[in-house]
Amino acid sequence: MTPARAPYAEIVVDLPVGQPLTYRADGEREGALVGACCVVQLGRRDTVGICVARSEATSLAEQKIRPVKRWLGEIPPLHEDWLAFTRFAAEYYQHPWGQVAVAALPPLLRTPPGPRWASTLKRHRAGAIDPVPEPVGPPVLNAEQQSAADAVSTSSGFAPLLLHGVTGSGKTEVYLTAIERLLAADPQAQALLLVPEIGLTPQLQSRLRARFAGQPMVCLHSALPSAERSAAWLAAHEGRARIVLGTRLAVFASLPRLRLLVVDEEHDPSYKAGDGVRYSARDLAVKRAQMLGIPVVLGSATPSLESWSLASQGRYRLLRLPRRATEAAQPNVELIDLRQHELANGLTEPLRAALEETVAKGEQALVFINRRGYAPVVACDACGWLSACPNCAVFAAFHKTDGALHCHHCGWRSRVPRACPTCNNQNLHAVGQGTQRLEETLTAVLPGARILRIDRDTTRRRGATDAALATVHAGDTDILVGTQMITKGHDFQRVSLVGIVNADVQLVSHDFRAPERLFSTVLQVAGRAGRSGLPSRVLVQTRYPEHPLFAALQRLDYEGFARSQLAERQAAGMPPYVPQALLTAQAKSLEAALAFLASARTVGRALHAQATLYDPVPMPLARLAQVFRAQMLIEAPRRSLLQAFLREWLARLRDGEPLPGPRVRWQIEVDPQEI
DNA sequence: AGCACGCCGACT
DNA sequence: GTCGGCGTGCTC
Repeated sequence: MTPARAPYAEIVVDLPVGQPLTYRADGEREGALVGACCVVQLGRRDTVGICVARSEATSLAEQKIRPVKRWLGEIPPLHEDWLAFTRFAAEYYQHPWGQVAVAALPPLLRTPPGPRWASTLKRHRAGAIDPVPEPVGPPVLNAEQQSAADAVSTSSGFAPLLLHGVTGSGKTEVYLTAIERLLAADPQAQALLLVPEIGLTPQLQSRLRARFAGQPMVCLHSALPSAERSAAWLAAHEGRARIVLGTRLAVFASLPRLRLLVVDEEHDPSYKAGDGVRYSARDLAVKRAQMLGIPVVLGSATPSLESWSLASQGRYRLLRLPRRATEAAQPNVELIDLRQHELANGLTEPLRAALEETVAKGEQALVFINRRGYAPVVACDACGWLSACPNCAVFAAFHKTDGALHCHHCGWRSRVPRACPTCNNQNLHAVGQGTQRLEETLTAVLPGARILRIDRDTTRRRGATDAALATVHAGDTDILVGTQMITKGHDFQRVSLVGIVNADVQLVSHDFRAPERLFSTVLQVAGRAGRSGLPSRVLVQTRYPEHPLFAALQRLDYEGFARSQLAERQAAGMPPYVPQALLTAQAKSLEAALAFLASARTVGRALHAQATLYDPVPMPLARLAQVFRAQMLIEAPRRSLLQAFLREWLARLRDGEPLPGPRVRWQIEVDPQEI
């Protein structure tokens, strides 16, 4: 228990400072508790903080200490489990506790309350949980689904379970059954179900609502209107919501009676936060389950190699769903050798013919290309000029829809020049393929086919994605052309052909995770086909058909692929065998960024820890929006050693003498996913 | 992160 | 002569 008389409160706030700040909390007013939210003055402004401890004494000068301005008694105190979890996350990812804990509150609750705050809060509380539609009974599970669900229900204490189920094997039904049993057995228990993307929540949401009629459920993701988000957060925090469905940020939801965690599509890169605190919601979900001593289910058709290796070591229990739940057959993966077949605007004759045949049969096809726009670059054939973004070290893509060059990194746009800016030659060429060009090509070679393009450009408007998908489901589209967006989750009943136009981009990438992502993408997109029992084909255009990745793909052999990739990673000393961190620096010149990293390396090496600091290098996107970036990779033999090293090293970087010259901004990323 | 203070160019 | 550029530094 906290000492009743302790006069000070240690408060974390959303600031990049290491320790909690000390405020006076005497008077022992109600609410001055560990875990309580409060308003404190910080400099000139007011901010919301969380009390993480009470203290008897302080080394600060008494006159520097301000009193807590107001305790937010309207919000019940956060549980100590939650405080411990956010603290762990902050330490692991080397960020201040307050930036993790306060940032985990919904935006409305981290804003100091105005005059109408309390009444707004009351109104939100009332409307948090939707009424339920007509209930739908549980379906009959097959034997594998049944035993997977049993494994979850009968587990005790911390139990990490990796559910490896081929696409269409009914993983979701396993989660739902496990949740259903939990809620029935424990009338107060809460379950958290994480999904990679907001776009996947509506479908799952209606499925959950129908299945768990009468069970209060809320959704939690960044696209929610602010009022709904705080209402949902409070419903979870106050234990009223039994089921929380959310994206990665929901891993930080306060759930005082959390008894089961599920991470759907656990391999999905969206679980890794790309800005701010760079956490992995999947890894944190496992840690949270461990801290609470509860089961966590990680589900995927193509598990991350991190999870797969843990399962292989027996540290996760492996549950398999090897069959599709319906009688649908697995798709047949075929390779088209680009050395033998000529490309016409990105398309080979065998793929064109297969598309024609599919359309003729009245079935649907899905064509995947991971590039937006018409062409990735425009070139001058006279002098070799290429369309570059003026701000970033990348090419600007040509978009035919508006006749402009677009930078996909910083958003820069400009009309395509009529003539080459360097030599005035009038012959400029769009080089390579994007979704728009592929759509155009298909329209030309398959007259009469109804072709629909789905990418970030066509779905920018609210509701556009749903409208587009609806035309596919209604059978009003023959061929769907799109990016990554079309590979996730959607259940297309009449798709019997999948074309993968440009697999080699990911095959020859220098990122060591590229093969893993390619394998997963192809298998996921292949899983879109043949759902209703139509025999289905997946055609992959590649210049490297003899690559072992494709052999594994043709056998639909995830396990074989994972084994060989893990062997390679182990031999090369790469994750998951060797943990990594990445120090990135931004400056106005590349030299300054590199110089900072070099000096940071000197500081690090002087610590004589078991850590390897590699050479500083310019980042793949060396210049982004006029800022130069460089990075340095750090490795250690074990996580604990990496953690200890980072703690010591970063403290020195923060407190040490800065280099002369303009200041360099830097940040650390633990377990980076892209290098 | 805000929000201050603090020293150098184009304006009434 | 000031208004304001954002570079640097602090917040209990």
